[in-house]
Amino acid sequence: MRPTKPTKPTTASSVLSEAELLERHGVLPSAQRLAIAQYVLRTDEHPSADQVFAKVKRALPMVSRATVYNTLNLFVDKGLLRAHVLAEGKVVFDPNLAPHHHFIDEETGAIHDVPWSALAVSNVDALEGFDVHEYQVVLRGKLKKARST
Amino acid sequence: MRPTKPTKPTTASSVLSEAELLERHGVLPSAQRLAIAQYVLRTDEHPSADQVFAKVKRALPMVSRATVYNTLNLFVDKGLLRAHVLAEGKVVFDPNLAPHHHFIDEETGAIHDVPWSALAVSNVDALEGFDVHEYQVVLRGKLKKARST
DNA sequence: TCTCGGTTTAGACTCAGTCTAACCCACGTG
DNA sequence: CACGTGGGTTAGACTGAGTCTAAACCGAGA
Repeated sequence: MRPTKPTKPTTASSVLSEAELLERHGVLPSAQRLAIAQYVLRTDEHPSADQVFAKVKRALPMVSRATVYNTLNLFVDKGLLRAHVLAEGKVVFDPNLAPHHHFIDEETGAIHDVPWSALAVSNVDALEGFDVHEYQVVLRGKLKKARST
Repeated sequence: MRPTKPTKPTTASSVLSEAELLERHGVLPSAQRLAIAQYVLRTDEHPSADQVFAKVKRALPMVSRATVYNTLNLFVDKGLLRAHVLAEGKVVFDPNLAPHHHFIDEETGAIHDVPWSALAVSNVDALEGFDVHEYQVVLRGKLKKARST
């Protein structure tokens, strides 16, 4: 609507270019920010900041650690990412903004998303003395080695 | 049972002295370990290791950080404590060994226990592909300023 | 060209936590 | 009683995640 600036007629929000995504969230794009966005907004690996740093460095070798940290925090501020503290001593980033639960593989430490609808928590609203703003179930265990990858 | 060694007929496990508690869990008592136990096994503050260190230092000023860390990890190994990673970059220790949930005050960062029975999570056993060993609900929000403390 | 604001950079710094090597001390032995 | 042995403790060095800072960079406008 209002094609003052001819923004590409994007079909759906999920096929926006990273540049558009950033702009829509009030983040000025830059080469570094785009490189970071291209990885971290599309992954389901729940990477830590240093993992993002390592990954982005391959595409953009001169990028600095500070920039990666700044950018990730900026993305969290602007609502492009969520940060979770789940595992030992590390903040991990998650582009999945919809509420969901997390399963942590006790053997590998890998984090998997569990769809919100897969579990139901009853009684949250009735909790005495707590005004709950958000919640999630954190599960730990082993991956079942069933069929399929 | 089998009172080969006449262990004191303790009324309930919750009134054991720290020294007895440690011994029962296979931990040789020492002045430092007792001082740490006296605080950390009785608190509901969910302290971090450095908070324990600060607290214990008042009672036993020559204690070293390494000892506190060693001892806390030893207690976790021996099942006297549980460690949780809930808040930003800190491991907190919790003498409450029974399963329970946690509520994190978003304003102060304080952690409160939520009794296991206060919430119910359905469908955990039916989760596809995950062999869940333990889980908890992590809630975030504000404390309701209602009556009572 | 000059300036200005925002971005990036390297490196110093902080903080939590671990590691190491020396030390202490109670105990058992000759 | 000297000696060795083995926990436990200690200070301090070290590591790894993350923040801070000051300088450099860069693109847009005057």
